[in-house]
Amino acid sequence: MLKAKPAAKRTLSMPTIKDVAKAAGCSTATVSRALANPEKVTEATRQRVARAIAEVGYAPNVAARNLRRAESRTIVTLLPDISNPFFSEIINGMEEVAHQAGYQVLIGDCERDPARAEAYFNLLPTNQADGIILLTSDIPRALVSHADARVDSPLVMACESFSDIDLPTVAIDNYQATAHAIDYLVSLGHERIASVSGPADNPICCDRTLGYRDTLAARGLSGSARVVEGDFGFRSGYQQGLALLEDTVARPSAIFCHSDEMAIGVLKAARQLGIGVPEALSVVGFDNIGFSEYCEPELTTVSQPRHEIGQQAMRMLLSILAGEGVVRRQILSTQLIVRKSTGRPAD
Amino acid sequence: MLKAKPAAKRTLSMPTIKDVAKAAGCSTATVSRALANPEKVTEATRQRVARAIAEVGYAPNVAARNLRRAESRTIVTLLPDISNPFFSEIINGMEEVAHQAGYQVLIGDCERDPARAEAYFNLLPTNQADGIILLTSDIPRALVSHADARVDSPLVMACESFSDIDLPTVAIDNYQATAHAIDYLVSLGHERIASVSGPADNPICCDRTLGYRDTLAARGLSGSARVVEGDFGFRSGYQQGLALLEDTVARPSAIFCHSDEMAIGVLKAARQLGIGVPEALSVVGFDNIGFSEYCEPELTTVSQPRHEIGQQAMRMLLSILAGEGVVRRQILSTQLIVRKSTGRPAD
DNA sequence: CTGAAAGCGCTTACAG
DNA sequence: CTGAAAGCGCTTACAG
Repeated sequence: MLKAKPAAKRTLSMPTIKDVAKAAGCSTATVSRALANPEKVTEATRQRVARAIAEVGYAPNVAARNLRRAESRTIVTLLPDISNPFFSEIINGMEEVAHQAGYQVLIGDCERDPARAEAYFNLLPTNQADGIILLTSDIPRALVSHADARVDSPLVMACESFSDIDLPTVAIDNYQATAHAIDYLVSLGHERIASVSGPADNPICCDRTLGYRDTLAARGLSGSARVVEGDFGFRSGYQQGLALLEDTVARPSAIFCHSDEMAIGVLKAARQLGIGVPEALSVVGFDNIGFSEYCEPELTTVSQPRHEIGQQAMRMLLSILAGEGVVRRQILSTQLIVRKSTGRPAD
Repeated sequence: MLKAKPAAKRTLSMPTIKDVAKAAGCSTATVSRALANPEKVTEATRQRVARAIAEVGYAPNVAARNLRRAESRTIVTLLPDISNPFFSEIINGMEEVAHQAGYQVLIGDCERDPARAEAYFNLLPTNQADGIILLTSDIPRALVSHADARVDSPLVMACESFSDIDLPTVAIDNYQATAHAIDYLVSLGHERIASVSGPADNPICCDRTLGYRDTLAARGLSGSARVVEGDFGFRSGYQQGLALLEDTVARPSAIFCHSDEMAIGVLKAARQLGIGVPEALSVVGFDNIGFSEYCEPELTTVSQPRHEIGQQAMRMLLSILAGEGVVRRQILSTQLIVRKSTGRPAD
C-alpha cells in the first residue's frame, strides 16, 4: 500500500527529526530529548545533535509537536475593537511576555458579535489555543460562566471584569482613579461636573460612575450629578457633548469622560458651540492614548499602565497554564495627567 | 507497552473522529469524507454522521488535520506598528475574507526589528503559516528576495512595495493621489507648498515625493519645493512642522503630509506658533484615520480604501495558495477628502 | 460508496 | 544515557 502523501507543498519538503537522527547517528528519541530535555543527554550527544541540526537545516514541525503534546502554544486575546488604539500597547506587553516564553498571541477582534467570540473560544477545546485573555466583557456569558469555579481555567481578564464571574484579573482601580479625577475637578472649583460614561452595563463603567457619584456626594455636590451614556467612540462623545452643552439652564462647567476618544468628541462639540476649553469648560479623558497629546487643547486624562497590564495578564495566564499558583487579582496604579483641557471654572 | 499519553489536559478529553465513527456505525474514513467531501458519501451516511457528530459533540482536532494536510490555515500579516490605527481597517478586511475561507490571521508586529520579521517568516517553512501579507517593506530583503521569481510564493504586499522586488501587490497609486492633492492646493492659489514625507527610503514615500515634485514642476513651482522627512508619527510631524514654520523667510503656505498623524502634528506646531489654519496655513494629511475628523480643524486628507485593500490582498493570497492564476498588481482608487484644514492662502 | 491501514512528524513510558 | 515502538487525531490511495 502506498503512503498517503499530502498534496505537494510549495515548500521543498523540510528535513525532519529522522534526517537529524540519521546525520547524528542516533535515534529520533535522542534528538527529541536533546532538544526538549538537554539534561537527559550526554554532552557529547548533545553536540552531535546540534551539529546535525545545523547540517541538515532542521526546524521542528510545530503542528506535529503540538498534536503530540496536546498544546498549541497560542494565546488568544479577545478585544471589542481592534481599531481602538487603547489596546495596542496592551497587546505589545502581552506579546513581549508570550514570545519570550515561546507562545504566540492571536488577536481576536470580536466587534460585538457573539458568534465571533464563540468562534475564538472554540479554539480552546480543539487545542488551537491554550488560553484566552479577555480585554472585553462584551461576550456571551455562557462562554465564561463556571470558569471561575475551575481554578485552572486558562482564562484571564485584563482591564475589564464581569460583575458576577470572578476570573483572574489584571486591572486598575476604576473607582479610585475616577474619584481622584473628580476630586481634582472639585478642587479646581467646579460644582457642576457631568460624566460621559461608556456602556452603562459595563462593569468598569459602573465602577467609574460609582466613583463619580460618591465623590460628588462626599463633596456635597450630589445634586449636580449628571451621567450620559456613550460607547467609548469619538462620535458618541461628540453627540453627548452637544446634548450636555446645549442645555443652557444647567450647563456643566466640567465633563469627565470614560475614554479619550469621547473626550475628544466633547472637545469638538464645545468648539462647535463656541465654548472655550478650559476657560468655559474643563474636559477630562481616560486612557492617555497618543492622540490626547495632539488634540486642541491637549487633554487632561487618566493614564493606565497599558504595557504593564498586558505583561502581567500574560504572566498570570502562563502561570495558570504551568499549574502554578497565582494571585487572582492584580490592581495596577493609574496616574492623572494634567494637561491643558482643565482649569478653574469661569465665575 | 503502554500508550505514551500526553500530559493530562485541563479540558476533558474531547471526542475524536473515532467516537463519531462508532456512534455512526461507520469507519473514521467515512466520517472524514462526510466532512471534507460530502459528495463522495451517500445522503443516508452523511445524515447518520451528522447526527453522530451532534450526539457526541465532536469538533475536529485542527492540529491533527493540519499535520496531515501539511497546512496551517493561518495567514500572517506583517506590519510595522500595531498602534497605528491606519492598519486596523485593513486587518478587518483581511480577516473578513480569511474567516470566510476558513483561515485565521496572525498579526505580526515587526516594530522595525529584523529578528521579529524573520521569526514570522520562519512560520512558513515550519508549516505554522501558509502565507504572508506584507504591510511593510521595512524587513530584511533576504527574506523576500527571489520570492518574485517563484510564481507561487505565498507572499502578497499591501499598500507598500519594494523598489526592486516584484511581489504580487494591492495598493493605491501614490504618485497620482499625491499629484491630485498638490494640484488641489495649487488650484487654491498656493505657491509655496512643503511636504513632510515618511522615511525617504520607503518606496511609497518616493512615489509620493515624485508626484509632489512633478506636479509642482508642471505648475512652474519647482523652485519652492521643500521636502522634510518624518516617520509617519505625530511627534515627527510636530517637529518638522515647527522647523518648516519657524523659517520666516520662506515659510510655506501649505504643507502636504504623508500621514494624518504627521499632519496632526503639524497642526499642533502651527497652533503653538499662532499660525491660523486654514487662514495662514493649509494642511493636507494622508490615510483618513478616525482622528482626522476630530482634530482642529478637521483635516483635509487622502483617503485610501483600507477595508477593500485588506480584502483584496487576502483574496489574492488565497488565490495563490489555491494555485489559481492571479492579477499580480491591483491598484485601488483614492479620494481627496476636503475638510476644514485647507483654504485659499492669505495674500 | 465504504473500510482497513498507512502515515504526517513528533514525544515519551518502558526496557535495557 | 539511549533506542524501539506506540500513539497523538486526522486523511487518503487503494482495494473491494
